[in-house]
Amino acid sequence: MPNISRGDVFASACPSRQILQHVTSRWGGLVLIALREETLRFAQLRRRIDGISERMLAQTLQVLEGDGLILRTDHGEVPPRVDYTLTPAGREISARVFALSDWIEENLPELLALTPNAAAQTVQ
Amino acid sequence: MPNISRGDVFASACPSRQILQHVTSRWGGLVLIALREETLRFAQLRRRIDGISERMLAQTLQVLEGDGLILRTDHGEVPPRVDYTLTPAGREISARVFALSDWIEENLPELLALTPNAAAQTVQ
DNA sequence: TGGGATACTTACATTGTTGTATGCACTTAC
DNA sequence: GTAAGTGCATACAACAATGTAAGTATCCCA
Repeated sequence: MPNISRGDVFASACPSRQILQHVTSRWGGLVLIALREETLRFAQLRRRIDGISERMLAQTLQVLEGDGLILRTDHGEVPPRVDYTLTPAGREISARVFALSDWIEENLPELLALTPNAAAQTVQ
Repeated sequence: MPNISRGDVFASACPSRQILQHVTSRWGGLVLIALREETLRFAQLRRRIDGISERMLAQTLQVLEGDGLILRTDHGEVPPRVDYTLTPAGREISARVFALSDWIEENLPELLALTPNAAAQTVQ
């Protein structure tokens, strides 16, 4: 079996492509950003990330946990208390996803000015 | 009408969320990374990005062009010659998407070691 | 004279993603 | 006692994303 020294996202079969996909999925990135500074519980994440459904949050968390990027801690209490933190690898990735989203947030006015079409301009 | 000073990706209606989505879409990120260092023609991009279909490449390019991140130049020749470059804003974003993918590529062995499930390990 | 390359577009079918609604077992607050 | 909160799982339906295949006009090469 081949030893891999580094990935190549341009190769469709490379696992790095899948990981990249997970962390840039519709909700994956937002979850990582939300956990960047603090450990959060399920319901807190749900409230923080506007528009996410419980189903999608649960699914996204499982994928990221499966990739070893977040850590799930079940306190075994009733009513349930479970919280989520980033692992070291998760923190690295989160920082980079945040750098991207932060740049977009900061430069949004300029970005909106660039777009001739109204598509991305839809405030509201 | 409200003046926006910066975006907020956590708000579902914020345009920054849509832009983030575009640049982290299945093919959007790869296109931006591919154009990071050089201007490329349609067919070159197609060959570079393993697995993308013509349909998806065309669509992705249009979205990113609509966001003002890439510039399309049609030389008006026959047979057709068209090439794509990043705009200044596109370069900024591309650099950040690349930082993310590059970290993943470089740390792929460690990342694979983290995953207990075989899902992300599927080489081949 | 036939085949491949170029940069797409369009129609159609399939697959994948996402939302909605419901249920669970139990607690605390009103 | 009633409602709301907790962290999910599950079934189902709707919708969005994607792939496949074909077509376009022209050129170059063998």
